[in-house]
Amino acid sequence: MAPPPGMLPEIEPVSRESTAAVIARQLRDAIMTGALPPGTQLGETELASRFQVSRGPLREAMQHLVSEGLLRSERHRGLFVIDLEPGDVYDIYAARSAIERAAMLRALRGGDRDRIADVLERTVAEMATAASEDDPGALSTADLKFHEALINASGSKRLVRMARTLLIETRMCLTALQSTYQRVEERVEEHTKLIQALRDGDEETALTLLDAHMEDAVQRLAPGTSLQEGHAPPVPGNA
Amino acid sequence: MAPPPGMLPEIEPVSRESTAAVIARQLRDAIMTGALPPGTQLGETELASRFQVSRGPLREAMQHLVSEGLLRSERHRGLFVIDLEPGDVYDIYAARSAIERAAMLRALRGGDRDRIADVLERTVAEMATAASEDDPGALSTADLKFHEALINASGSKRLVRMARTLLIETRMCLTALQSTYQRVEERVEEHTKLIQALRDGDEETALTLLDAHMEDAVQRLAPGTSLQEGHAPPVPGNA
DNA sequence: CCCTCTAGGATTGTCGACAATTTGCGTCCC
DNA sequence: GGGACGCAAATTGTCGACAATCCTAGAGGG
Repeated sequence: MAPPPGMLPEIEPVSRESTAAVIARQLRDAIMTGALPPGTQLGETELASRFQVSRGPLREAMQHLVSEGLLRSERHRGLFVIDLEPGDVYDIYAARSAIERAAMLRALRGGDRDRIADVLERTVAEMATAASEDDPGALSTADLKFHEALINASGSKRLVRMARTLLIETRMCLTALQSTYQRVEERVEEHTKLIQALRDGDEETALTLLDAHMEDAVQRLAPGTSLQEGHAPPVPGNA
Repeated sequence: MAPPPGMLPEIEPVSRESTAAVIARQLRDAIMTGALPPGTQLGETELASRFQVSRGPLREAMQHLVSEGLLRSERHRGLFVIDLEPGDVYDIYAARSAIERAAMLRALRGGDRDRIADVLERTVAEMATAASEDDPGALSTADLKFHEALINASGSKRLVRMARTLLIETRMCLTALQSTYQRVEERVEEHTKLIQALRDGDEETALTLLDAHMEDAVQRLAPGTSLQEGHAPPVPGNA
């Protein structure tokens, strides 16, 4: 798999990715980090000139983001960055809880637990580094990378696909409510305990910890709601 | 919500849906029912003339289906209907299990259980009708409608969104492997028991039945694999 | 007989322009 | 002065054509 020593590694075709994908990724990052705040209107013409491409590929990128749920499209009106309401925070974490529980189960039962635990520990190390440098953004990024790695470890294409949008939305929550952070040691500790349970193959502890992790986040980001009790606040667009 | 008596109901704008959405839905149905068998190449030019639209909107529809995972795109090669391998069957049901478990939990804890149970019972009635008419296609459709209704009942935008593709893929599985059906009475019975547990608010029974339901399906569609034991067959594209 | 290189066809990727629709503002009438 | 109508600007939706890229078939050489 790895190239022989002395050869140039990674000399993939000049443009391996479609331009629409590149644009989509850039916009995704911008939305994720808060550079494009929720509610912002995105004009096709303006963005097209900013990216130096025609409206065709740009439109495809937008459509992609709309189907991912990051943008909402109003016909003949324009495209807007979604804004997350309290109900959405609950919804995001409920969905994440479902996905990550399944991923954890598959990691516990099917995969190489020690190898997975090692990968996860590397992301926790990143968290610790970011914490020591007092960089909240990097801390959140590392946090998300932990969960992304966990889901990747499940080996499920579909869990990975479904989680992508959820993690971006999670990042939006964290960006929007940066003030509600818990103590960093606690934050790192929670992940460490999760890894230990995974390494031990202790299903019950791992799942319990994961639930608690999500529950904590929800109560911090959307006080008054609870995943455990199924008490969802009203979400206007939910029918 | 409902229009006052005497007024014309549902006089929505002449074309509320975008053309790309219409095309996407049509192709989705065609893929779901097997009219477009897995592996089929879809030429943009040909489809554009068939739908009587330009390649622009059609391209957007395709891109949408690609991001949903129903089509796979090979750059400068073409678009193909995905073909499901045994590993995908496992993956689909593992993901469905995660989603529907979460939906069931929210229905159990948060919603109006009796109302939800009534809705679900209507879909089971459809299943019974289809069974009595010996219509396997309608039976599968009603089966899927049950699960779709369950997920809708959760009230979670994100669970609904994530489940859409999974249910279509499930339909593809059922279409491709029509021979492996279980007894229809058994199939209806499983759903009925599920509804009863929901109505009673019996969480443990409901979740156990749901797991068993998925496990049954997997063992019927992909013999030799098991959701419970986390024994996933190798899926080439999973890395 | 097999391998390589080349030319052809076909398909996707990209672009610029035109058409349809909505929104906001100005004007006119009451 | 208030309300309704109509116009105009801006934005999205759609289209047809051109350019870039890739697969395939065939000829030529070893």
